[in-house]
Amino acid sequence: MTSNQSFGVAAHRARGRPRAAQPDTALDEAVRVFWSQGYEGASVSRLSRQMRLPKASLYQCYGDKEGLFLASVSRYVDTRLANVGQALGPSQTLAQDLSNFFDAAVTLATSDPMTRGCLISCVLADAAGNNPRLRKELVARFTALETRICERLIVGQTELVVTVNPETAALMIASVARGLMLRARADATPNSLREVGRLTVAMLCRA
Amino acid sequence: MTSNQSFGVAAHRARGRPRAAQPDTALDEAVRVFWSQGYEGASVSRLSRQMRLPKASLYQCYGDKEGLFLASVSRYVDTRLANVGQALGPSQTLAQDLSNFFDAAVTLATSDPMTRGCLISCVLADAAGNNPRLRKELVARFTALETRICERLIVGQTELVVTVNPETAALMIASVARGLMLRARADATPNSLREVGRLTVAMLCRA
DNA sequence: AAATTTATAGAATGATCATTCTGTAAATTA
DNA sequence: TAATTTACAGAATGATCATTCTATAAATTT
Repeated sequence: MTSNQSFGVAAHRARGRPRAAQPDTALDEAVRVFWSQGYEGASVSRLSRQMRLPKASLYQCYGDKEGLFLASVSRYVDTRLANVGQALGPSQTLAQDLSNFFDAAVTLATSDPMTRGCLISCVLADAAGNNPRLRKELVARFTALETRICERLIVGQTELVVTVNPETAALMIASVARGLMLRARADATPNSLREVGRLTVAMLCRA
Repeated sequence: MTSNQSFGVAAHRARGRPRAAQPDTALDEAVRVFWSQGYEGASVSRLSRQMRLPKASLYQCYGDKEGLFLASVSRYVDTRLANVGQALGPSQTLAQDLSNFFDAAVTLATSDPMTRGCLISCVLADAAGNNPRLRKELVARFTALETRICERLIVGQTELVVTVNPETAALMIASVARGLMLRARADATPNSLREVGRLTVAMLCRA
């Protein structure tokens, strides 16, 4: 029961003492803690403190640490990864949309030194090693991105060089993006990563 | 003092009671534990048990958990990643060497369901988030691979399409490889990953 | 105002964590 | 054989872990 109904959008005041913490702000803080400390490395005490949400309320809202982590991943996808996916359009040429996609990914992974890389590619991927539920989540998040890219490629298929299988190309584009996120965790400069994005686009799209 | 002198290659018998554990076997087991459980997720008790090396001896040999992890990363690089790098040659055409490189990476990341992905890209990358020493190690390992690829590209520069910057291409190739390792952690089929390697090679090398 | 509901702060719990200590066993050296 | 050196098995340590409990505070409902 990971219900957080008292964290939902209440039309009118809920019964009982209202929670002091702001639900969105609290989850954003949880995202930051997991992102920098890792899943196992983030303690519930620290999460509770940084979210300004008492432990009892935290367990009331999210069930357990794993539930809070999954909620954080969702929040991360909605708030941080959303515009990366949106960059794919289709809004301009395929080459321009793909360039914007890589640039958005690099910006996300390098803009804050406390949260380098990607919560999914760097943190969830590690935790997925021995936890079936988290592995299932990782598979779903990875697959969703690949599907999204594949659809964009099919729309702009005439702009692709020769005959490339859209599914393979989508997995390749996603792999580059994830490799860049990983590299960002190891202090790569944004510019060096952006150049990789440009090269990838140049090779995939007709001149 | 992370000295493991009594684990070194002793010309003749060392003084004192000999260690029961086989040093190489023991480290290989540590690699497996970290690979599947993650750095924070792997407990010293479990490591000690699976390595068949008593805790006291473990601390005598490696100093602390972090020292054991760094030794495991070195062992992993020497025994598992070595042939991935060696596949780069130069031994055949650039296209063939790069294909072999990607195939070796995919095989490494998918051959054992208990140790999917890559110890460096999936585990060290997570732990590098808040640990300066581990981040420094990650930077060094990442840079080493990129340098290795770059050198191979310069040797075979005439086989590359048009004029691509070798450093950027090397970072791109490394990013694809890491992205494939990541994807392997999420149950991707070896074949789908191998196709991405082939596509990448096809785009980078003249036909 | 009284009853009800929910959140709060923070102590308590029991498990597990990384690390160290203790006493004994097995080897070499003299 | 006696002394020395190192490893062993496993208990002990103190910290921290995720989780739950207790008592109180703050809100709504009747």
